[in-house]
Amino acid sequence: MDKKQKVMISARKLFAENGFYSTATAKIAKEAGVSNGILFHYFNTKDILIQELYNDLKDRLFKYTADQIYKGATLKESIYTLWLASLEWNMENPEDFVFMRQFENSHYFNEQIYGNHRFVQMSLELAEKGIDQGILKKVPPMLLVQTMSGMVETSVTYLKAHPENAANQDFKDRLFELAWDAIKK
Amino acid sequence: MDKKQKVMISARKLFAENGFYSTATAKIAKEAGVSNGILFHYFNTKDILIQELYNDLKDRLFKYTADQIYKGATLKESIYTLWLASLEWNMENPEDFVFMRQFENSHYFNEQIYGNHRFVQMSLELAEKGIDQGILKKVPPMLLVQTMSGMVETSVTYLKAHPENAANQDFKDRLFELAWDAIKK
DNA sequence: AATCAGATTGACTAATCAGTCAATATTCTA
DNA sequence: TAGAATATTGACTGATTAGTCAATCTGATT
Repeated sequence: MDKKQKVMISARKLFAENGFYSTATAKIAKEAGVSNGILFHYFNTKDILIQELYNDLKDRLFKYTADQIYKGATLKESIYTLWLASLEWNMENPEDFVFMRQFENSHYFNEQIYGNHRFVQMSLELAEKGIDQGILKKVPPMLLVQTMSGMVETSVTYLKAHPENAANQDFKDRLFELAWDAIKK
Repeated sequence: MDKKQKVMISARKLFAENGFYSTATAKIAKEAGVSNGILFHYFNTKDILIQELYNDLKDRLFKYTADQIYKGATLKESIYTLWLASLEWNMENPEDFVFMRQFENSHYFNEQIYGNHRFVQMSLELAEKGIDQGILKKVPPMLLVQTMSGMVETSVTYLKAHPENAANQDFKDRLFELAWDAIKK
């Protein structure tokens, strides 16, 4: 594995464990088993490393979720699949979840960056389609997207605090009901 | 105003602007117009300052919202009042909103701390009452509470990015509809 | 007036950290 | 194979930071 990859993996882990600022670049390099200098060879600044990490995560989330939506699905099925895949991705990658929460609530984040990601674009298309079909509430599509993201976040947070429900498919479906009822007409 | 208060006000402002770690204690003291030493006289460590700030904010949110719920209100009215008051409090105190988002997504935060606040206790009581009355979905009350909080957060984030709607009461009512539909039976 | 506890100061320190750089190693290309 | 380009090292630095401390001030109590 190349050293850029190694740095990104270690960075994700340490950032999630200790936050952006409590994690020294030197520690990241050490954990990755590479020299201090090579980190700055690939990432000019610590901020750039953090930004790239975020973009990479969003890309991975996109690929993971988009793959699971099949062509002939109804709109509700597609949204359900997207919701469940997001939930499971976040449950399976707890470090990435923490990292993303931190990033999206930091000064690094803005709506511009957010709106341009393929994951958000895909979600927006679904929202618009649903509004056109009269299935979803007639509100700005971006609001529906953010509502769904927020509900995924709430669900993940709840399941982490109450892991006894994490494997219960019925309970997950119940969680989806809350999200769906929020956006459906 | 006593110097402890001055420190807390400056800290809230600077933390929200630059995050916990980019804000030096010395800068907080300077902004507050007090000496470096007095900050550590009142708050043994920077972490304690951050924790106290959070508790203080939650208390203030509780007072602000609880005051507006009147005795004879129906459950839906009470929840609406709570929701709207929370929304407005967050809109009117943008620094506090940012601070709270950062705190609740940092390692400082855990469910224990969260669940013990009066604000959450009050929300929990409403949720339980609603379930008993058959008005709200029969899911764990804490899930309903977190869902409502999440929806407030989503609404605030959306309104900040689209300020043209911020003064529109109809739009706010529309936002409440999404939240209400999520939790109602 | 004498005493005392708490408030307040700001210079100081030891540690930490992001980023640099000159040197060396490795890989690629012609 | 020569030479260019890129990868890699790790010691180093200048800046910043949380927290300390000895000294002074203030106001209340006896």
